[in-house]
Amino acid sequence: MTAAPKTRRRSDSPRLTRDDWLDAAFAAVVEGGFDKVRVLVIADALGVTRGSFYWHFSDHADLIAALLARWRENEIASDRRLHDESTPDPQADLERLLDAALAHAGIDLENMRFELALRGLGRREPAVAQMLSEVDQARMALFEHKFERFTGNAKTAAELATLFYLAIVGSYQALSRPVNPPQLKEHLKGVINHYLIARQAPA
Amino acid sequence: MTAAPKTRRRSDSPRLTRDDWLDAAFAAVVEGGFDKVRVLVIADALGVTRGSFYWHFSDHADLIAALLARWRENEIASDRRLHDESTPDPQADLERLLDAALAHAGIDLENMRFELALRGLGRREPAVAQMLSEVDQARMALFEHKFERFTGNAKTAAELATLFYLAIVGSYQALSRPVNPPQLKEHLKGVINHYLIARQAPA
DNA sequence: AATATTCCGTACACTGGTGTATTGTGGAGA
DNA sequence: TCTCCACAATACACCAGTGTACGGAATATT
Repeated sequence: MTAAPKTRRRSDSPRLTRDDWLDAAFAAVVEGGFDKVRVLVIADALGVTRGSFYWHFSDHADLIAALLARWRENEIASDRRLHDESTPDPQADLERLLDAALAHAGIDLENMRFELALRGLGRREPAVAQMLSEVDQARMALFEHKFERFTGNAKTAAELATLFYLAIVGSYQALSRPVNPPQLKEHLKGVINHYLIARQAPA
Repeated sequence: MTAAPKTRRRSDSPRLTRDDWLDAAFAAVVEGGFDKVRVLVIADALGVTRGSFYWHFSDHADLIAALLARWRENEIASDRRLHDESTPDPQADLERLLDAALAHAGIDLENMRFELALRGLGRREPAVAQMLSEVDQARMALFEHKFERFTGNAKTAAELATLFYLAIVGSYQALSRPVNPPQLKEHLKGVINHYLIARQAPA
């Protein structure tokens, strides 16, 4: 019954890196939220003692801050990526964006759970709330842009962007009981089709 | 600097009741989530020691369970209320529902925050997740019903109900940065109007 | 091989939280 | 007025978690 490390380390070296700790902390957040990021627990998930931790990090707050910073980097990177990938067809372009956003709720379960935990933390930590609101702003702007290409109308674009983005955020946690991801995707497409038809009818 | 009770007790009696404790615990959840429901902290917010707590409750888990039970009661009560209040005009009826749901994000800030904390807890406690999914089911059914009266079409009703409900849930936490409640309400009405016009056009 | 440096283990002090047992105390009823 | 009992205070043992000091082992470096 001697403790074997539960989490595989990135490097095969017996020594750990700061990033190994961040990965393990990330996993802890995904599983139980930020309150489950306990140095001791993560340590023996990694198969070491806390002596290692206090080598790589100054203290617990340092770990959390690093975790947030890493997430933020990934976030602005993926935002840039989505912004650059543009298709001539507005509808295809829009659907690509929706697919990417919904992937969070499908394949990318871990990131979804992390983001939810983050929003929970944001209710206690103003700095986190600030960061999240900036991210939300950026995403919403992207949604609005794509919808405007699609509808050609600023007002309805704003309406639909708000509705869709909030619905996707909402689906992160109301999932999976009231509706599952593929179902949701169908529903979103249904509304889009409605707007598409309505636009073509008067022509 | 002797500690004065931060929380006013419901009864003016110097003795506390189980409900006083539940109210204080509720406030703690609203402020900092379920992890901030510490017996000691609530005790001196109430101006007493933990001796009182262990009279009214068997232990910490008992408190949480009672809190959840009380919320659930209120929830089914308000669901019944919304279900009974019906108006002959489908559109007015629908807008009433939306107003009620959005009130959570306006006047009823405390209940909103409590529900968010609850969803956070649900990610760790399967029993809570179960309870929440039932609540979501019931609310979604109500939304779908109202939308079906409005659109007269089961498919689009399902689409809009899903989308609207998830958007409102999403607005609970993405608020208030990307959009504020009155703004959101306008956007929702904009989409509804679009469907209304589309329905009347062929007539 | 000798030495540095990097990384980790160990032991300790400290804090904040739970739960329990036992003792007070104030107020309502006889 | 006396007594009982519902409610609260006090004091204790216990546990989980952080942070720190220091010693020890493993890996590089020369």
